[in-house]
Amino acid sequence: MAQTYSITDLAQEFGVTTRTIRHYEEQGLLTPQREGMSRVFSTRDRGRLKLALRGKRLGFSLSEIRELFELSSLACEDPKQAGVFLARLEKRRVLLEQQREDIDAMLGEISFFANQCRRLLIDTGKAKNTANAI
Amino acid sequence: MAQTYSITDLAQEFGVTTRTIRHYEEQGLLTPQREGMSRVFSTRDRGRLKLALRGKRLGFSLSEIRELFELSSLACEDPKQAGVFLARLEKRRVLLEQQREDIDAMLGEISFFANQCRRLLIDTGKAKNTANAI
DNA sequence: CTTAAGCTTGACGCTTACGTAAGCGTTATA
DNA sequence: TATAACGCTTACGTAAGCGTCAAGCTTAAG
Repeated sequence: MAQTYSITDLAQEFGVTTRTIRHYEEQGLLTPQREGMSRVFSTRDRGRLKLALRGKRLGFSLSEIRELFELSSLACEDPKQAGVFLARLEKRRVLLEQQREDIDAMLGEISFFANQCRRLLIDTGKAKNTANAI
Repeated sequence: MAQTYSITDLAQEFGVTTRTIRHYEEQGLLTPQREGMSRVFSTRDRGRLKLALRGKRLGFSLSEIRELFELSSLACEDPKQAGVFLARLEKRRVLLEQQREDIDAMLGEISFFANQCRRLLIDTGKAKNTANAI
């Protein structure tokens, strides 16, 4: 019935090594079932892995990801804990907004330097070099 | 005439330790002048540091940042190298766009979970708990 | 004169996030 | 039956990015 995945299934789907997935389990980010010795991952594990990898690309530490997962579980079991989770989410939201500003600034700088480069390529030999390196 | 900065000036302005700035010099990201033994940073050094720190917040490695600085200098000296720099910039631009998508996705997930939390906080005791943990 | 503030160069230490064997069990295909 | 193919654990290795002394120079203030 419920879809399950082997460790290599997930590794291939998300382009990581099995070592990475085992490491995430060691760090408490994933809690796959066992079938004999082998790990059996549920769609929930898959969702967590997806989130974890996205978080990692955005610079979250594994321990912060674990903490968020734990807070989420706590919040669902005990509504009193929901406020704690909410606060942590809000903190991260602010950081993510700042990160987006960083990205926009960086994209602006990249297009600035790219334009300088294109001018250099076009003006080669024609006029004086007005470009300035970083 | 030209504005200069001490190592602590820059450390305080950007909220990093002097150790970090020295480390960046060791890694070839900064090349301050010397006045006796002390480092003297120009506005150009300051600009590089600012860029480097932004890059770091976005997950650039120090060696990639150094490479970009070097390519920029090469491009300005020799227009033939501008194409190389341009290509590297384009690669990073693509990654940054992807990163922005990650941020948007993550912000979406955060507001989803935040809404679940708020519902939990409001519905406490009233109805059944329909929230699902990650 | 000496004490403190700020600078320097080593150089070892630490954390994170895995990589990389080593050595072994299970299943399936040739 | 052997030889992959896939999985497991244990455990040392490693690269990046600084932290953290240690030990010493210099210059201004008390």
